[in-house]
Amino acid sequence: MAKSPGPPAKTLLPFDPSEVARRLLSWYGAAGRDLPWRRSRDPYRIWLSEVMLQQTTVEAVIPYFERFLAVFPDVERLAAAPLDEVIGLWAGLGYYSRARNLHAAARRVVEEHGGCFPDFLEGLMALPGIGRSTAGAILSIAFDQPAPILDGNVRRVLCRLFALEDNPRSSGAEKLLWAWAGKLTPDERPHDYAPAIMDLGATLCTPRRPDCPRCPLAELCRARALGLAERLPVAASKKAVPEVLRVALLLRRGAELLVCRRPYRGLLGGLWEFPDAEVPAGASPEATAAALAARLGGAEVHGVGAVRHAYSHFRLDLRLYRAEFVAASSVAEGEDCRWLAAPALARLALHGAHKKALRLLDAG
DNA sequence: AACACGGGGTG
DNA sequence: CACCCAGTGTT
Repeated sequence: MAKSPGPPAKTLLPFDPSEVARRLLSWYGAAGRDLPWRRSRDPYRIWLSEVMLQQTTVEAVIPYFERFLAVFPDVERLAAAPLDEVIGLWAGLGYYSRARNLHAAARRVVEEHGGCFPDFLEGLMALPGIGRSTAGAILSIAFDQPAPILDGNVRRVLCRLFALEDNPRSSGAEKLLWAWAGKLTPDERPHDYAPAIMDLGATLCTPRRPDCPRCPLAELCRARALGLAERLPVAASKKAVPEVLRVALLLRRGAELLVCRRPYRGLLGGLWEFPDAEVPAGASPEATAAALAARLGGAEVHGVGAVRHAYSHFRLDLRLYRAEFVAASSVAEGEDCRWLAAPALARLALHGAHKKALRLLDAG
């Protein structure tokens, strides 16, 4: 069977794509946001901001971006830093594999590319932590190439503009969205077009209550014409998240508490925490805490409260116990386990749940 | 409590 | 290719 020429019918645009770019660029000139990473076209800054913005809001990113740049003003400085310092500056942003990948990518840019970021798609995507969308953002914003992006904001804008009623994460929808994104990306001023369409999604074409009357694309928008703007994109089916019960031990030796570093791979990789353990089915938190304390040379276990913390795929119910260090134990006092007093604890890259635990302890 | 948010890894 | 994994802030 002969393959029919031309694109699949669904990718045919109901309007002139240059009209979308024209309207967006005009709107962006008047309404675009002034953000720290938009004051330069330095690929390092664009890359850093895009990686931080994966899974994170602009408001949360700004202070991290500024602090990070102050410590690591260029890719060479980042590559030369120990991983722990990078994770420390990342603590609180979440998705810590991003920090590990950032560090690994910086080292490869320095070692394999002489400190210059690749200016082509395959070169960028070969770096850890850079997928097609982040590569597109770097190519367009830093290198002014007409490369499409498809982040969450753009995905939502396109779902509405084309009234896509399928689940946008399905593989078919994903292909369509990338095709549309490519057709809409102009050859002129791609470095302005990319932030323009991202800003539209962030400020007007918002997940809830989109501000269609002020949208520069309103007259072109299929969802608006069909009265679907508020209902698109369709929500992905949600799964029930399990609840996990754990205990954390605030083991005191004088004014100091014992903290341990998590393995670099996996959940909360490289972050610090108080010793903790899952409460086995059928066991009590108290007994679990007492057993944990005994292993670590602690005694006199007392409950001091609880914190709850929501992760992407489970909820944590964390019971806190304090205990006194009474006996020498096999606790390693090496790189991954330390006794620290309050000032050092406050500076430590503790993960969110145990930061809450520390605050609760300070309050009580 | 529900939702939003890219990339990596596995089978 | 389809599916799973992963943290925090906002609403």
